[in-house]
Amino acid sequence: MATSQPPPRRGRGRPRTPGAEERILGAALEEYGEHGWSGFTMDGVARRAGVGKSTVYLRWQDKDSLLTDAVAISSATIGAVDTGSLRRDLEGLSENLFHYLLDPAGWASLRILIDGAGAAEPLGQFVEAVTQVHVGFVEKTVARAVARGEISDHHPADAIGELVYGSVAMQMLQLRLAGRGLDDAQIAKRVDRLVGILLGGILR
Amino acid sequence: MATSQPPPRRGRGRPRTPGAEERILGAALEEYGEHGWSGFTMDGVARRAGVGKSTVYLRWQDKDSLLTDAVAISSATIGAVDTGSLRRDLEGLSENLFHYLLDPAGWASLRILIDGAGAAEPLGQFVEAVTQVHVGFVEKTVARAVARGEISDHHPADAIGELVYGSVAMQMLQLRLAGRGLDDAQIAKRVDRLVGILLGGILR
Amino acid sequence: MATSQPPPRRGRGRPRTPGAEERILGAALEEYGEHGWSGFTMDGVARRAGVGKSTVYLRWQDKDSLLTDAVAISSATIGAVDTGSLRRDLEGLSENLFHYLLDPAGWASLRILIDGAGAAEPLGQFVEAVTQVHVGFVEKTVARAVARGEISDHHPADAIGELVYGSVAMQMLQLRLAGRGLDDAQIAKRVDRLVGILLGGILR
Amino acid sequence: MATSQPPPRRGRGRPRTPGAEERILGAALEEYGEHGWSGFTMDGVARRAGVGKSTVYLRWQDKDSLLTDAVAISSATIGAVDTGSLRRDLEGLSENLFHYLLDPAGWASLRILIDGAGAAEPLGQFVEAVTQVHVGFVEKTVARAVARGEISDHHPADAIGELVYGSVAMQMLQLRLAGRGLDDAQIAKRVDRLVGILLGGILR
DNA sequence: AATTAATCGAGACGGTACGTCGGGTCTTATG
DNA sequence: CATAAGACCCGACGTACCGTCTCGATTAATT
Repeated sequence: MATSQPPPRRGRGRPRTPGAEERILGAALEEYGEHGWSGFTMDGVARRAGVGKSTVYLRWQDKDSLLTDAVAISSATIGAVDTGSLRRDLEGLSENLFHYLLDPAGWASLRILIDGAGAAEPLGQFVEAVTQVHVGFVEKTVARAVARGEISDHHPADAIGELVYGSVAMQMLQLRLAGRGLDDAQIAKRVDRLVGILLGGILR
Repeated sequence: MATSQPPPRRGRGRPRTPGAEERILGAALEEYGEHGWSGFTMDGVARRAGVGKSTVYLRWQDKDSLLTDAVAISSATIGAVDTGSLRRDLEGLSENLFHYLLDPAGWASLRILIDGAGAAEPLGQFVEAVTQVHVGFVEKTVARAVARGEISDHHPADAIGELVYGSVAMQMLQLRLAGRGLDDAQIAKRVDRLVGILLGGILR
Repeated sequence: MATSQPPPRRGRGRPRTPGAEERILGAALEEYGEHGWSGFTMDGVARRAGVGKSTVYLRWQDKDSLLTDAVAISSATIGAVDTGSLRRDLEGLSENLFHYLLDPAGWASLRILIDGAGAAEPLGQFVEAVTQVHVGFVEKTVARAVARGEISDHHPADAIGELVYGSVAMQMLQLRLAGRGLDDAQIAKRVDRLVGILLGGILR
Repeated sequence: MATSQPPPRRGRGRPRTPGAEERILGAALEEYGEHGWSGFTMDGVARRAGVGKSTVYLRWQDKDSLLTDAVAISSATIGAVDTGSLRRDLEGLSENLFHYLLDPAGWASLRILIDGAGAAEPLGQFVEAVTQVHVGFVEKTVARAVARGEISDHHPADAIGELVYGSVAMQMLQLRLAGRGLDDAQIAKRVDRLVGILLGGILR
């Protein structure tokens, strides 16, 4: 999960300050939230965390790693859903996803993925961290639906996941560009519409 | 379309060099393609375009605006599709989209949108430039399908567009993260699968 | 006197706007007076003179030439003195010199000379213009004194001129650095002191 | 003496690299000597000193301050003279002054003073640094001569200093404008002439 | 009257340097 | 050892000016 350096612990010398890691990650998320990507500064993070730059660079090798890590931590909030019904599972998943992407940290996570996907060398661990977690959720959900006989196994879980995630992401993209948010009722409506179309096609 | 400064034209003074705009935009795309975001330099662009930095800054207020514009222009390559059949229209659109996002410039376009959507103040015109162009394509496609009686008007064009774009984008995200590309046959297969699911739900 | 380009006049075409030369030189002096050397801009001069930059560059080949010329013109104000007495001649000369260097343009003239004397290649004409004019004054003054038998011809005019000009310049340098000026009474006192030493020496 | 920023020293953090100041000042003088005022570049100085630009700007607020300081330091080379005789003291001082102004750095010092004296706000500390040092030399010299009874105290040290410095500076100005130098014999001759007039006056 | 040719104001152009800022490294004194 | 502070080298940023250039619009003298 963490890009953070595994500390070469040997018990000698001054131990790492306990709270530092968390304070830095927190500061990173706040700085990112307030100033966006440009305007997200290592000096700024260090200052806000009340920490020297070397302390930051001792734990993360560079700026990307830090933001990546900060963001990966908040990814855990999506959570799995298991209601016994494909429709309600997908609705739950979509709703969680909306909330996730409404949060600056969640959105940052997407930004980092996109950014990393354009770079020369792949990010490696972060894919494991974020992508596979989400993919896993959908696969389990679909597998249960197949087992219950709700759908045939014609339609691969991949495709369904891509449609759900992609649609929600696109909606959030448009909303954020327009500077708008969403309340719970609006989310419910969009979730309904999305799952409706999706199921109409994949039910046997 | 353009974030580029509307020149305070009054016919006085030396007119702006005709080819410059294009040369600069071209250079910007090439530089971005070769060096990625970090490594994308205004000096580099100017040098490659055979132009002074002031000439660049006379037309674009900063680095972001330039890249934004460069990328917006390459969006036009998606193009509208009108085959007389909803299925084939959506297939054509998806295929174009795959090709678009396989290209570095196309992918950059997505990256910039995501990035801009996280910033404090919205990008404004760029939304018009890129998003609405694409939205327009889908809306027209769906409208024609409704007119032909292929589908009811229950399903808003928005939702369909979000599913198509989102799904293709997500697939490309995964592929790029894995460091893989796509040949035409693979694209055709993915297009089929996507449109298959989609139509299964929206045909009357 | 003028570094200004000799216009290749042939009577055809639009003649140069009559007042332009003066307006530009005036603007140059004002700009220099207000903003000093750094802050003295060709664009600024052109704007203040209500003139296009090309009009300026049509007459002067570069920034130095312009300022040089602007300043050379105001040099004529020193003027020769011939009172029939060496003491009174030198007093008159010194007094004129004080007034000249109190004026921003006069001071600028000195600055330009000093500046040019540090450069790789000499300024050429400007030396003729400014230096020799002044040297000439002193030479004539001394020659008359020798003719009248006031002094022997042991002491070359050069040496006397250097002492007068140098002393006045040094006094002005100190005053300007201290941000102070001089009224007529103070000038008279300094002139007295200077000429007194010069004529009589300092040994008791 | 120094325009250089007084560092907010508190013993914390990495101390400023010891040799840097000197290396930078040296590089500044060399660059100035080679390329003159135009052609004197902060980047050039930093590169020659093997130092980052920020290291330079951490110590001097701008280009002027740097050159000013570089030059102030080389002023110390004039040195006081005390031979027990007014004539020989003045000769020694004049000779030193000739050598000083023959050197590019020394001449630059004069140029900077003249330049600074034309600016809107005074240079402040630099006056102390350069002017007062020199003034001090002359005052002490004259005071000793008065004590020895060589001269009366009618003639203020100021006036004598202005004559010596001014005369030497004017001679150097003419020589530099003519592109000529001076060997030791020529200097001796000029020194003799100058001090002769000063001590004895020019009246027959 | 039509043509020719120089000048004019305006302002874009290719450069170069400015002074600032941030990334990532390094060096101290203090835990 | 780790830490907080902060100086270090590097290199890009966006701005300002230089001196050149290209326009359309004057303005005479020449046809």
